[in-house]
Amino acid sequence: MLSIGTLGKRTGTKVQTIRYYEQIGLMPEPGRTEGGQRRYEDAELDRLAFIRHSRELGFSLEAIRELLDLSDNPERSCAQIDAVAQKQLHKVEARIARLEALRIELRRMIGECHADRVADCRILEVLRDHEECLSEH
Amino acid sequence: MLSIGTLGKRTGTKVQTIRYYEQIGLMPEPGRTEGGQRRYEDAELDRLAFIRHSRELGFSLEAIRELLDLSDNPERSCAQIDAVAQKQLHKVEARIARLEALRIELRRMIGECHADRVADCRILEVLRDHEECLSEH
DNA sequence: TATACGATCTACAGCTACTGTAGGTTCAAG
DNA sequence: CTTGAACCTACAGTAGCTGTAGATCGTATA
Repeated sequence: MLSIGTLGKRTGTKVQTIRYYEQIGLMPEPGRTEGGQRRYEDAELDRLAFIRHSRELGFSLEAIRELLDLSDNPERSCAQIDAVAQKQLHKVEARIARLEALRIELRRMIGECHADRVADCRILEVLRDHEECLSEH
Repeated sequence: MLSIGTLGKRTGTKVQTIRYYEQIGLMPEPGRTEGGQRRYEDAELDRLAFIRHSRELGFSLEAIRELLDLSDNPERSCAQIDAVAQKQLHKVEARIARLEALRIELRRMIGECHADRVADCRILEVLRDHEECLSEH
């Protein structure tokens, strides 16, 4: 029987976050002591660990909900799980590509400025100037 | 004299977003027509373009506020602007590093699963298992 | 057994950076 | 003058938490 604080420490989750997961139905309503405090079983610890690990991998709460639903039906095909993971991988890769473009522009911007006064600052110029920017979309 | 819609189209910004920027003090309160509609000058167009371009580069609204303040004092040293840009570059690089670690784990996870049934799915196992994960922080 | 004090409780507000909606008004083209 | 797109305000909602206030609970120690 674990208190919410213990659960939090074991999984690196804030107490409020656990209550929030309960509120949105991602975590089940646990048993309570006579005084009304939450008490958890190991199964709930595992579930929370799953959620947190998935969050660390960047899965949205919606995706995690889907994964949890799927894992409740162990006889079904795991193609759907693969699809969720693939989608996440694509998202991560798209974000990397975007950030790498940003990095290049930021580096160029910073490298170009050797001014002293704000008035001559190339960084501001680049930010003001829309010619050579990323906004093709 | 530009309407808010025109401003939006020229900068790729939704009308509500412009009003939001005004509300939080990032854009000035523009003049109005007799009927109460906003009318902008070219200076405001430039300011909005600056904001949007900076947003595209991942700067937070707070950072942009700082950059705009600095650029209002063109005689000051541009070292502060450089610092803001450097900080942003570090943030971007940190995010890239993090996402690259995620990509590796996601790829490994997906590559390892050749199961049919959810019950045997390696992806879920990896997500459940905290042994080999990223959570050193 | 009494007490102290940290942990927990509920309920709600706040964060970032917008986006969407409802219900009404204004502008400009035809 | 009419029509319809664009505009107005005000407010709620999004994700994923985090923080606060004020009250109650649980347990280790005296």
